[in-house]
Amino acid sequence: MTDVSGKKRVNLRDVAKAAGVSVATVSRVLNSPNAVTEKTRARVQGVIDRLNFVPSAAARAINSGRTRFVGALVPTLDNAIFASFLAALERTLGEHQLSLVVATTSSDPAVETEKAQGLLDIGAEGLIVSGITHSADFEALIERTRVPTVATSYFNPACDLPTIGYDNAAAAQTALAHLHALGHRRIAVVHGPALNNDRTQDRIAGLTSFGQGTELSWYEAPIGLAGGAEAARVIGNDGPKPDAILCLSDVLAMGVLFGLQEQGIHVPDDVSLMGIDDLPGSAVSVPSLSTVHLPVQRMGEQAAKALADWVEHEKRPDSQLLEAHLITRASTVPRS
Amino acid sequence: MTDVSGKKRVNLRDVAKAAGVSVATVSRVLNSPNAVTEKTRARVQGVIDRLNFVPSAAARAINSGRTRFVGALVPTLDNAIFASFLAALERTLGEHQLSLVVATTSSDPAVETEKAQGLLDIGAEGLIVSGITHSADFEALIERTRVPTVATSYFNPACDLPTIGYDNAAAAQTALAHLHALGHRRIAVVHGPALNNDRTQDRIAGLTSFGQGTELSWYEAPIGLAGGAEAARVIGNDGPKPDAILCLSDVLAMGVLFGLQEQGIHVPDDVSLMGIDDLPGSAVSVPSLSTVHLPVQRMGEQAAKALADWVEHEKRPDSQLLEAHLITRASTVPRS
DNA sequence: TACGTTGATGTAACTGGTTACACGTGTCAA
DNA sequence: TTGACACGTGTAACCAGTTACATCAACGTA
Repeated sequence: MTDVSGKKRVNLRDVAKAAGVSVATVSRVLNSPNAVTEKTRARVQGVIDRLNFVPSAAARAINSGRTRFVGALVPTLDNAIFASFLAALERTLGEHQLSLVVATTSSDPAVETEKAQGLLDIGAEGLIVSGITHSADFEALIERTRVPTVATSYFNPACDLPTIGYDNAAAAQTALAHLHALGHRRIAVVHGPALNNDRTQDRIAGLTSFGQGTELSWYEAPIGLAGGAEAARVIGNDGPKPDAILCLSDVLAMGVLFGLQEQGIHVPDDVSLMGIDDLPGSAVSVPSLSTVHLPVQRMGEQAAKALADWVEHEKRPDSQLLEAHLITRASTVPRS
Repeated sequence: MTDVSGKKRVNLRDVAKAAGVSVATVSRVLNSPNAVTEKTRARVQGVIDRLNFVPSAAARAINSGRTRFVGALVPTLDNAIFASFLAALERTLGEHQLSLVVATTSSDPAVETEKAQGLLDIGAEGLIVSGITHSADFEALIERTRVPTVATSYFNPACDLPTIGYDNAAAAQTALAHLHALGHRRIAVVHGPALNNDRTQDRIAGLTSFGQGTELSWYEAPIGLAGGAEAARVIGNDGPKPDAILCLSDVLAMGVLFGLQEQGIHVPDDVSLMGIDDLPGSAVSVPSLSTVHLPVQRMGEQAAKALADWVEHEKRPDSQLLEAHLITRASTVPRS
């Protein structure tokens, strides 16, 4: 309205002048309206509306020392497992008047460090990361800036950072135990890149220590349907067929399912198949996918709550273990 | 400020004092190092490193009037189609020293308006949105704040906002023409919620105007594998089988594929199936999915470039049409 | 009437940077 | 030797808010 071709946006002084009050009064109208007469409040508010005054977040931040946003570093957006996590995270942070800025790391510690630096540069008050393994530079960054940081998708109360997540080793063991209980012994394990990924490493370690006379063979593939399909091809050409295929992520499992179909191998008749994650789509595939449910939504809520508390009240949260549980569906059957 | 033990965050004055120079010199070391003697530069830089000084982004923003970040409003993160778009967007914005803040709208105009308001409140210098249909409040917001805003996934040069995207109607027609050319006439169309979604509406309109003697039946389902599977169930129970099923999104198509498998209906022998999007996974399904490739990566790059230009040089970009093209795979065959 | 108290408002000093301008020194040509 | 000029550096005024403190009017009470 007033700023016709006006370059500069209206500020608090403009409003004060237009309303015939002091800057302090305008500021009060915005921040503690009941410290002001209803009459002046209404008048000032009128001017604010008329001039489309929007207080500058930067100026506020400089005074309060607060930016009211935190950053989340996730490996990729290209996996539905993060969608509900981030959604819950954002929603819950919002309840604490905190915004969320998402950055992707491609599971590369160097990129993660760089993105973290960038987030802190622009004023992030806290960080959410995946897992506890990070670059030395990253750890140094957290150490010296003392920025509240919560590690997720992982649980280890002895860790430097508070961890909020599940026990990856146990989750993998739950899956393996299920297959074992069905009588499967020769099991092919398909997992994503283990390098720089302690979640995957833990799942692998969990399986390795399971014992129980299972015979495991290992296949690494890039996360994604294509990676799973390729793994299935390799397994198919790799000598005697396993009793079951255990994928350490549902996306891989679905890719494997396609890869097996391609070869005319039937799930679960020829081979049992299961995943870990419990994606929304995993109940829909044919056959529907047995998996281990990871409580990512709850993890998002709890991580947000913990980080908000930490940021607001300087209360370092405790680590939290969230329970993963077995979901039995059609892709796993007893060994015939 | 993150530190409880009394040490407050070091600022420019602290550095200046410790280095025995003025604040101006420290600022110069940071912003125009060659305006300072190499000797003092080195000394000041040493102090900066020693004290872990990080300049406050807020203070910078207050001076420059720039925050160096833009916001993107996407319907959901729960669809892989946005992953590569956002990745390209972020990467390209980064080349222009701009950060990206992602917010999800759940395809709800009210939520979109609220999130947009929130992004502007925290200082977003520009916005990326999907499509051109938004709430009146949203349009008023853009109008009065004059924030550079680019609409994507859509193309219409006559629009208020610059649009960078593809022709949704044409993309849908490309798909339908393919099915028609294969001899299919009775075609079931599965689409996501059309309410508040002009991309979907355009695709539907494109099909409606196609003519060519095809007989279309319509099925709306929530985007996702479950939605597609449910649609397939409805189609299966809905009288005579269609020659082909056209899904206006690949996720739906994959869901439909599962839903058909569930019923023992074979693709493509019993019915041809195709999607639109060309997700990375669509080449992997069995059968692999014929689809229309949408250039979302390029769209991300171009939208980022356009928005960066607009933000930096106040140069309102022109709308840009990106070509979508047919991808023929195994899920579509000539009518037998 | 005088005084104390309360409540609304204004003044000005902050926040942490950037930068216009002033100042002092050193170099070089006249 | 002196004037012109470049260059490095410091001082202080900005940016747009918040807020401690001062001010002042109105009201109640002695």
